[in-house]
Amino acid sequence: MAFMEYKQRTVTCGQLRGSDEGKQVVLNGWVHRNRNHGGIHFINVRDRYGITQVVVGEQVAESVRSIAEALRIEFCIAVEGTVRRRPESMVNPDMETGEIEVDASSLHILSRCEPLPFMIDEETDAKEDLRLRYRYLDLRSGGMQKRIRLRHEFVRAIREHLSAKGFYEIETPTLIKSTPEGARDFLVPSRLYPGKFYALPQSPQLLKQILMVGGFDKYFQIARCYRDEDARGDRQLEFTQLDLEMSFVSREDVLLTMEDLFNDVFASVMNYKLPAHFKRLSWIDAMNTYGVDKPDLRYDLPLVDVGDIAKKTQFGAFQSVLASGGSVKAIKAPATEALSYSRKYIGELEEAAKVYGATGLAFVKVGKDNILETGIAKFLVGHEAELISVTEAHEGDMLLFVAASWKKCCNSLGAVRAKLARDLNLIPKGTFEFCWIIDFPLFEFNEDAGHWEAAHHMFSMPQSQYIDTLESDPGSVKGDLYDLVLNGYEVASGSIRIHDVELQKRIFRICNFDDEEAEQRFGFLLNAFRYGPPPHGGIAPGIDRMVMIMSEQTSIKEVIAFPKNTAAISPMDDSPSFVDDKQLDELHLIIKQPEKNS
RNA sequence: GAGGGCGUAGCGAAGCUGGUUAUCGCGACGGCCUGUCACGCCGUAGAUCGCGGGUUCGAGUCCCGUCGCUCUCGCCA
Repeated sequence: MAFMEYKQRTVTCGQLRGSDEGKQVVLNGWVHRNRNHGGIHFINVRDRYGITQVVVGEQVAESVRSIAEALRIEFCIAVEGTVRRRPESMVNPDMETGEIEVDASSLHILSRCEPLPFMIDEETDAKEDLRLRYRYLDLRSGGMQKRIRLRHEFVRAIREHLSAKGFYEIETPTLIKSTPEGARDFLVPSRLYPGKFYALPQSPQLLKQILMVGGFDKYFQIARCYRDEDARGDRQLEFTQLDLEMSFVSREDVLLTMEDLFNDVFASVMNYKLPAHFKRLSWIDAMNTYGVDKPDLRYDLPLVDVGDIAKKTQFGAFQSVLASGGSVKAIKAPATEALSYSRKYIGELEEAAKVYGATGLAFVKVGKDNILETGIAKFLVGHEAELISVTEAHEGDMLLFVAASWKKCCNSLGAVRAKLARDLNLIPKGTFEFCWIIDFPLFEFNEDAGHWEAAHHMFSMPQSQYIDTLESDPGSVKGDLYDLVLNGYEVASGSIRIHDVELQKRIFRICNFDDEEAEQRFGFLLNAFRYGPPPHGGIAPGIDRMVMIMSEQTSIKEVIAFPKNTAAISPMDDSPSFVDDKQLDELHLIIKQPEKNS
């Protein structure tokens, strides 16, 4: 057979059923397994749609049997044959096509496959580095096929829903002006203008705001975003957002639009019923109660502020923290069969707390009749009943304490909360708990830089009651900001935007951009705002992160076809790589290699 | 920039307080097998134990350094 001529499939490997008995078919696919029983071969042929068993019996021509002998795993083949209903006792209920098999009349090898670096199965056990190097093989696995399909279905459902709601999908450039705030930019040197650079967008933020000025009052885009920062399990330097913006809306409109979207999408893609409306928590409540601004509400385990009680004790570690304006918080670790709170285990919890800056994790055990035992019990004498009351503790529970600055205290105990939930098996599988975090502070003081900066970005609207005190008390200003949280991950972030030139300039000034620099950096936005900008706001859910959670993965790499590793390298194509001097010359670039530290 | 974990055959792992020829499963290769579906059975090959140095009569094992991967903190509006 010539290279370009082969028997093209008439059916896929996932579609044949008992009712197809007797049909002449052609399958194209990969050899998933080849079981040779001497006189008879069973070849599992796999494609994207499923696996079909092909039988090469002894009545078949010798030439066909010898091809069956030669087949190896992952050979790409074409099979011609007749669909045959399997004898009753041979039906495989675990296979979708298990009622039938294809009795082969001819076999063709379309391409051969070398011995594999790892086995292709539902989920491979090969290390991630190797999976990325041979990503084309890894992608053949059942798990990757399912996740990439889920991702497609998710994005398709989003497009359908938003289109039906009157949104336009509009593309924005990926070569844009570098703007100074936020993450580090990826830069693209200009050939035509020596020394000038484009930046890859960290998000289409300013462009979508300008689309609003342009009159496209409902916009969305499945947008690739680039941030040159270190990767994490849930973070890649290149990722995809559903970028969305609307004109003439309030915060409420944006939240309802998202709730409507995800209700629809989860129902159609996951067959999962979400509540019509998601819980809402203020940022301060989320921090105080769960120790993070992205709480996992699939379980409870609240943090309790015990500063008032701690103040009355003689415990020096508590007193000194309180005296310097810090916080003392406690969490109740419930008595359970599943876990004994040994010193060793409490040590593990303490390690989790220390990651976020706690200096230690104090503990007491709740005994009979409101008695506290071990740990710091002796410092709490006289305050047992009050402590047990506020923490709602019972006999056998452990109380765990962190004393630190408010933020470290929250984050540290939040980490303890998360570890406890995992170890106590409190996290239900297959549930999706969305919640909104609202009322974020607009500004954060940057100690290193010595000035205020935007907690999210500089284009978010301050809540109206703070407009008069922006400059005098930036720290207390709350913004019209909102995050969407799912199962403990931040999956979207948005705000109502500023659409007033003067207000926008005031924000720039507070963030240490004088009018001249603001003009130079953001002049195009300020110019646009001189021409009748509509009030507007939006949000940007992270596609990769959401699909990761929906497919119950803990790494974003599991839902990206070609991800980078933690060192920002793609092991498959070995990027980034050096380029020719000629290319550098054209771009007017000279490479300065960093000096190696001795 | 910092910390934790890992690195033993193509892949995944075992190898305890240092002791002869480094073990197991999958895969590869050869053989047998007519109803399997993670087929089974027999056999063969395949490892400078990440790399470099040190301690020791002797190092996969202990020490120092280094490289790679991975998770996390910082960073990520």
